[in-house]
Amino acid sequence: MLLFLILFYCIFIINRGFFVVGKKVLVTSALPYVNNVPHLGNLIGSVLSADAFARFMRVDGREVLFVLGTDEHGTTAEFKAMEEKLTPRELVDKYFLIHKNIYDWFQTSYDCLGRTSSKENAQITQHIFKKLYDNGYITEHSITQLYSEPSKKFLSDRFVEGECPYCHASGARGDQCDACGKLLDPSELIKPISKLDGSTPVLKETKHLYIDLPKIQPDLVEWFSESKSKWSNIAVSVTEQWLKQGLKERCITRDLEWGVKIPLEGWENKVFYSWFDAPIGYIGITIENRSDWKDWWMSEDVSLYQFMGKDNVPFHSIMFPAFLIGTKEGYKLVDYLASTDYLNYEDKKFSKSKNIGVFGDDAKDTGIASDVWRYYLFRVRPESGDTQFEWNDFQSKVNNELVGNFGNFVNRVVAQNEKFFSSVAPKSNHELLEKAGPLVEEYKSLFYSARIRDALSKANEISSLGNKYLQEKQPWIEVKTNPSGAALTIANCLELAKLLAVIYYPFTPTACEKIFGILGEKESIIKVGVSGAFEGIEEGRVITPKGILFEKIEDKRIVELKQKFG
RNA sequence: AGCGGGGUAGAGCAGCCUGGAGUGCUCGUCGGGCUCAUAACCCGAAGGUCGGAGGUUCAAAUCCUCUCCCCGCUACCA
Repeated sequence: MLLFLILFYCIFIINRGFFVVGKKVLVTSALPYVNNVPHLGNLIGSVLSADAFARFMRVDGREVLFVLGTDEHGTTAEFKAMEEKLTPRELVDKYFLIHKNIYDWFQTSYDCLGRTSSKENAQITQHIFKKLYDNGYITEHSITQLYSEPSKKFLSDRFVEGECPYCHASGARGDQCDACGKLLDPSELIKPISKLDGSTPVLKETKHLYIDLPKIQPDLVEWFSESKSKWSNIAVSVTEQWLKQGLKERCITRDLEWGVKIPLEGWENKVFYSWFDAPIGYIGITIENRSDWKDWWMSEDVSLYQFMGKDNVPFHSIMFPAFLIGTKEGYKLVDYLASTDYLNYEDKKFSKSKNIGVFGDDAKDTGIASDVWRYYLFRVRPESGDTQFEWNDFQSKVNNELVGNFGNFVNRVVAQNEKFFSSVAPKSNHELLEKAGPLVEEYKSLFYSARIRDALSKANEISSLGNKYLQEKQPWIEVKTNPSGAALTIANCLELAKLLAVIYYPFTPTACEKIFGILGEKESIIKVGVSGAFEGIEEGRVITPKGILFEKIEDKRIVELKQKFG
């Protein structure tokens, strides 16, 4: 039977070649913008999704490189630094640490962690720009823009305030009026004032560099039509929309000091627009961490999976591929673009400015385990339409599914093995593993399509199988009349617990490692992997009970949390 | 305004692309079982004219047209 399983497994590897072409899997998470603390919606959309995916690929025997980092350039960072009376460098250093702590607390298993403000990223950004320039994909245009005489600087829209031309509220920003919500052009503002120095800015002509997307579009379209079959629906529809409208030249420079310098004479006072160097940051961060970066970014053996929220799609499906295609250097382009919709907070949008929702650092302070947060976030991952974070739902899913189904199954099996068989594993016949086999195949194929939420539901089904099996066999009764029959049941359940530890590993890694500890596994979960879990547990192995895996969330706690977070 | 996503049992969803008996999941409700386990687990029942109206078809939740609601986004906040 074991041979049969292995054969089945091999056939499956061949079949799923549709999704994975290369031997190596490169995974990126959208780089969160540093000057804010990420909220739960940001986390599940990119960082956590990429993490679960990377973990799954590792337990399924793939060689994985998971790239994560922070996006640190741009107007907002420079502006925020001014507000906090810091230099941009000091500001991003401060926030980088906040981000890193959050990712670490959520058990993000990144292989490379880096920053778009590194010297490596500046170099590769300049290199890619030069190639685009040499290949004729860069153009130059003049525009009129607000300029501050005293500071001798052009002002990007956030640096200007004035009276709204529509509702006449004061304090409207150059890009938008907060009072009436209208989008503005800075030149429309009545009585504009520079936020740098309080002077009245004047309109002045200046030059900017543009990337000639229309010229790259044919190559881009060709690539897109081959690749899109593997993308999430929302990613395809957003991209098609952009292509249908026809791409326009896009400005890639800004009048700022904080950013990557432009490697051309006469451009010393401008930097690249942060959306130029941000996606290139995936490569920059890899270079920052790995000397073998070309084996990942310039190799045909690699499959690239990119995770992000839906707002980020055009930058990954149009901009970044266009930059790379334009270099003609053969960089790896995205194979699977996995985007999510939004996670809302109790029917509202998460909002830092309005203080709505739970943020990365809050989760830690609740005292609820990282695994538990991860479980719920994956459980409501917005894979098809927006979803809600709700405290009542959080409690019910955690208590009923994570604790009641998975946690309780492992606990009751280990407890019975201790009580009836002195914590020594009896001999099994792999019956339960065989039953789980087809479900595990479904689980894997869901993961290969980046349907992480559905893969988790499938894992719950497998765990449920264990509880049903126990109920049917009733070893606690059989042990009195036919101990060897009960022993067989328990042995089979112990094997399922081992399998569960592997398949839940992408979601709740700490608990899964604990199960391996309880079961006395010598190797790591990754080393054993999904296929290894089907080898079962040999007779006579000593099992070591170590208490429950997850705590229930009490009603009282939920009431407190609801109150605390409004 | 334009674009996008939704409207499926009391609640939340999946199913729609590739039509085939309203099929399924989680919670809630009701009834039963079990007592190894974190009052857990297992079984069963009730409950829906699939937002509305037309159309295509032997057959529509699914495809097409129109219509009524909800929600997001609109590209120098990245």
